[in-house]
Amino acid sequence: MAGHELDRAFAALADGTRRDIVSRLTLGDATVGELAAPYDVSLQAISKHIRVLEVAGLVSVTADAQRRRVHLEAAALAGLVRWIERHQRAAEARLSRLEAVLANLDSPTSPNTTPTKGKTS
Amino acid sequence: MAGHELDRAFAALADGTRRDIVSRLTLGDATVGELAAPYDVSLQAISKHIRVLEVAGLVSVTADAQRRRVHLEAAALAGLVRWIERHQRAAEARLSRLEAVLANLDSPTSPNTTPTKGKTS
DNA sequence: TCGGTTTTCAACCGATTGGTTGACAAGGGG
DNA sequence: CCCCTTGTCAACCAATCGGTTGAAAACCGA
Repeated sequence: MAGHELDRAFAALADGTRRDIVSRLTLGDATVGELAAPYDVSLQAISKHIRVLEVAGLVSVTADAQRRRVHLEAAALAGLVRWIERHQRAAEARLSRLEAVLANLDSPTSPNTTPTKGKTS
Repeated sequence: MAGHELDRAFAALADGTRRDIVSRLTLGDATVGELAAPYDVSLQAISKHIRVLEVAGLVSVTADAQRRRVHLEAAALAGLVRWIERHQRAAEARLSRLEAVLANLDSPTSPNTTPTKGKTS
């Protein structure tokens, strides 16, 4: 997933109404009017939200007569999870390595565990 | 994770520079100056980015003399993953149920699989 | 064909965002 | 003790965002 795609996807989910719409779509496809019904904002506002989700690749919209059916693209959500989990795991892995080093400091059976370029502080 | 927290966290990651900073922090804590070094924008701009990440709960900042050490909060990333995965799985589960129904239509051993409120179209 | 339904397009508005520059606060090293 | 490094605060700017209203497009049904 390229940079500007991540930009759009994260930005799309940085709004409660749009996250609500995503939640609703996990129950099944819906038209713009159906998605707009629960909210007291104008239909045009919801239409704009759906466009944002579509440009972000999180939903797809297919024409069905004068209606538009909105469909959640679960694969795009998977892409976001991949990005986040990669960094989360990297951070946690580094933390556990640090804990291992600290444990070694208590009982240093072989003190030169980090032999090269060890910044002591 | 509450709504406005998700707002801030997703919005924080909707920017390539801030995602870069998160990537850098998976390698270990860093000062504001160290984080700013790779970019040709002003130090103030990076300082603002870090503040955004901090308000979103994605990093923590501790004072170390006149320097500030920035630390990645992996647990907050986990919170985002939880939200996304919940919806992704819901969508995929619904899809597999739909596929099961369609498979039943091919070989209808018991045709009344969806007995009540069956909208035929 | 005419009317009604559904949805988008266009223009506008106030608030927020990411960036800048200039000033200044906070501390450590010579 | 002075100054130099580190970083934030404040004000400003252009662009984007979420919302509005008004108009128009697309299409089905009677």
